[in-house]
Amino acid sequence: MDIYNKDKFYVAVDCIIFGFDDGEMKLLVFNRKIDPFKGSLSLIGSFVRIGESVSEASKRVLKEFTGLEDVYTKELKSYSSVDRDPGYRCLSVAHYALIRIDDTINMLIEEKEAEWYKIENIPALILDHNEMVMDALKRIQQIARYEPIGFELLPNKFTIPQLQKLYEAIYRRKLDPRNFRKKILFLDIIIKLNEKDKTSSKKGAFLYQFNHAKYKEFQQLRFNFEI
Amino acid sequence: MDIYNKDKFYVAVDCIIFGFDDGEMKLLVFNRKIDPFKGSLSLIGSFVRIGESVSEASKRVLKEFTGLEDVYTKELKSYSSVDRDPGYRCLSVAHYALIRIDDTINMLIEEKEAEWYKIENIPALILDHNEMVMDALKRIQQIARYEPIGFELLPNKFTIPQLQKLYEAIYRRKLDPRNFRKKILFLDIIIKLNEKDKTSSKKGAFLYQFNHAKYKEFQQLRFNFEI
DNA sequence: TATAATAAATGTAAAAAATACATTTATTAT
DNA sequence: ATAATAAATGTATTTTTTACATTTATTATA
Repeated sequence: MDIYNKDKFYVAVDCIIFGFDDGEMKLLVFNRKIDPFKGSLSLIGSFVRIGESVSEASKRVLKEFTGLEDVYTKELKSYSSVDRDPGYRCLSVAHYALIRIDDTINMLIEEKEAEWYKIENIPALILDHNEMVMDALKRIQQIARYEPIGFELLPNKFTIPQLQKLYEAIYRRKLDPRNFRKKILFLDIIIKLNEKDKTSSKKGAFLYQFNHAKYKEFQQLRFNFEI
Repeated sequence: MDIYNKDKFYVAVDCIIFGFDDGEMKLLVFNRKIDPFKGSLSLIGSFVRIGESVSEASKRVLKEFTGLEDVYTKELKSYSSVDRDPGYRCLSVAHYALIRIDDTINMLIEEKEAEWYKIENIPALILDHNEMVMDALKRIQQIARYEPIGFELLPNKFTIPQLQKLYEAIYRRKLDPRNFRKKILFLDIIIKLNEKDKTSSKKGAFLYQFNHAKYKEFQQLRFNFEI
């Protein structure tokens, strides 16, 4: 067998963690406490261990940095340029994750010296991590057309205006509130509650919950979730 | 640093090569001439060398098995279950490729002991290769809505009925010939030639070519290519 | 040379979905 | 009682999708 067939790689995972807060999409960035690149900003990652799969490694990393176990996570793609990491011959499998930002999580990530950055305003990150973020943003725009990923980023109870702002942030364009509401309600994918959120208006906006059962039905058909 | 951070992997690429011939989507399957799994059927793959990226490795493999240099190839996903390969701790990055089947290629793949199988009728392959194929088929159905991948699979000159048959094979459903033609011509993505193909009818069908320039325009906008 | 056979090519009406657009409503604070 | 604020609502128009049947160009053969 060819000698080239015997080369071995370090394998890493990097997690591109998105959240939505204050009407803005945000990225979780880590301030590295250890070498290499101590003091630089990076995505959250880890080497993959021999005894785990890539997806297990990504779950482990997410648990460690956010405390969350059931996070929406998808593989983005692998990054393997020969000179991508000056220290190791290392392939990284990037994953993007969508989480609900809340105080519990924010306390945890503060301990870890991680921080949220608006996606409009992402700082320089180590290695090819900025490229990963850009690729992940593109991917999310794509899949938002087919999967109701918006719901992964909002709290369990949310208002229609909140949901609209989120989609405006993902698509980076304004949406008409009448048409947005009409489409979402027509999809029948959210359930109206008998409660209002009054944090952003005097009138208050009705709270809704995501209808998981209905979404499962959609997945069978090839439904166009595009907003 | 954690000792677990020092584990190393073999990294492989596997290529899920699709073609279209005789009105059917086909998969290129390789009859392994060497151990491990000598005599079994598998996808076409290779270990990734230290001096190349994953995508370079996939191009190398495709060149070797098909003689083609400019093949439409996309990364599908990584496969890394701990026990996926009994011989090695090996991560494989699967790629799917779309090629135009012709006599030149068929001669080459015959030499390599590879063979086309109808996708309705794929044999048992080694390791997790059947899973890769199923995942790739799903992915192709998805992206066919947005990218004119159909053109990668047809010869340079093709007829509208041929193109329709291809989309019927990808989507696995019948399409209305009037509506299909209307949509395709409206997209203005194919150029009519002054030649006919008379292999499948007495009247003959006009040949067309893909309009690459027009497609580039589409990519800028977020165009729905869905048929 | 007329006719039969074959798949290619064509058009239109109806239904569904997307878009554009302005006013009223519920509530709180003054 | 009033002003201020964001939430909620409806309709007409345009665009897109769908459903559906006949004519046309060509070859083979009677």
